[in-house]
Amino acid sequence: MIASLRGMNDILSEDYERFTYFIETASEIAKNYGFHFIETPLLEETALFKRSVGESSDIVGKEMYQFIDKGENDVCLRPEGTAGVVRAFIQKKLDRAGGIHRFFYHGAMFRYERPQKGRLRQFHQFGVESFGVDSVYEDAAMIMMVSDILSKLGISYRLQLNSLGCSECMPSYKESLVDYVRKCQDGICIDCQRRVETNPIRVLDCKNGSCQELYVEAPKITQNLCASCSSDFSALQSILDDNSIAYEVDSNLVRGLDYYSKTAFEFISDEIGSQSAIAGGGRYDKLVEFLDGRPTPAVGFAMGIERLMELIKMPEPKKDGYYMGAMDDEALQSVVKIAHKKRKNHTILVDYKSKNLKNHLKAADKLNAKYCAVIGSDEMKNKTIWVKNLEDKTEDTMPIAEF
RNA sequence: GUGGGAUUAGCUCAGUUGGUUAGAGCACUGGUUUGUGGUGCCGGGGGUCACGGGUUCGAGCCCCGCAUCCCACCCCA
Repeated sequence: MIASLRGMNDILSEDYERFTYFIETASEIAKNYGFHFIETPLLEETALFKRSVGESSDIVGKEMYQFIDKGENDVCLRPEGTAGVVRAFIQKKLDRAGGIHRFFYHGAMFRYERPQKGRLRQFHQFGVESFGVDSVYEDAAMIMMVSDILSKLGISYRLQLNSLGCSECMPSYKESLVDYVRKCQDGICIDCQRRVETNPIRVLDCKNGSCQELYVEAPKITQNLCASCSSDFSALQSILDDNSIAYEVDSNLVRGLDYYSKTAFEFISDEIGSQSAIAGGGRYDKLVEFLDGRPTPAVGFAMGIERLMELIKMPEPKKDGYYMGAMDDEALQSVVKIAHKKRKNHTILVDYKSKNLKNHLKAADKLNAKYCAVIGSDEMKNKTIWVKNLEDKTEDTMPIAEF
């Protein structure tokens, strides 16, 4: 038997119900916030991710499905969604058009990682990207949108918030952090020693307890923000307070993608094991410019659909559609004919085996149909059909023409 | 990529120190004295015990390899 590749799942039946329920719910909320759907390719030039996500990140450094295609192009399956949307935004010259552009997307992403629960090699994200709004209210709108989606799905969460500063305050903060870390160089783990060289901010995120002890005294970004970043960050907090969204400021929160600046946030669930980040996002004002577009402020987030799936509280399934059957073999043909006509507007399930009424009702029940419509010898004789509403238990025999 | 655990019916799982034809519940399917369901009763099908080797008179059980899933690290959604 040929099985699916490691970390790549089929989505069907019950899972598919949850999957589409999530996408429908999230899409509806995104539309209410003024976002429009965008679909971008699964395959992109590798350089796009190297430049946007950053070569020092693990995603680009070791997790991409990258290969040379038949035209000698260096390509890869997208490991995340933002880069492609930004690329499309620039390619369609929306940066030159000016104004505000808001997009949402959902689709498969690919990362070559060791699978775990909630961590797949092909996984699905739902995300939104907003271009052209520099107001911190838009940052708050992102967070409120995630919160709305999660609440609608009955999912509880913790929200962690940080500001990563901008090109004015981040570089000097980075320097003072590097100075600090270098002083305790001997005590830190190998990973942190590498991080100091490649991407020093990430040391803050180190899971190693002994490293964290050393970093307790390290300078904090939240205390080294420039005037504008600082006032934005406190404005954001007051907007969230005003909208009753609970959060905790975590000055060690670092996003794993290089393009973020200013607002960074992560939604955490405590109910799904170690892969606990269910949504993450933030502002990336420099990315459009960095990918050769006109300077455009931008902010967005992404949610991991598989991680959310098992947390979703689904609404009770409702009885729906018609079950149809014959009690005599002779009646089957007319049942099929009626069903064919009726299917133009309704879901119809036909049982091709004639059986007694009790068994038809049993079968209709099993299929969760709302109506059970049956033709037997009496009905054949009178050109009628017997229909029972399985919810309110009312029944009626009506002329076939009126069915 | 590193370390650990698991893998038996469609699903969730039992399976004694290695010893006859490998079990249960649920699901599926048929019947239930002949036209009223979901929740009664009786029956039935379904397993190369993940896969490949080895040890043994004999392996679901022991050993080696391998795949996948799960857990931790790592990373992130």
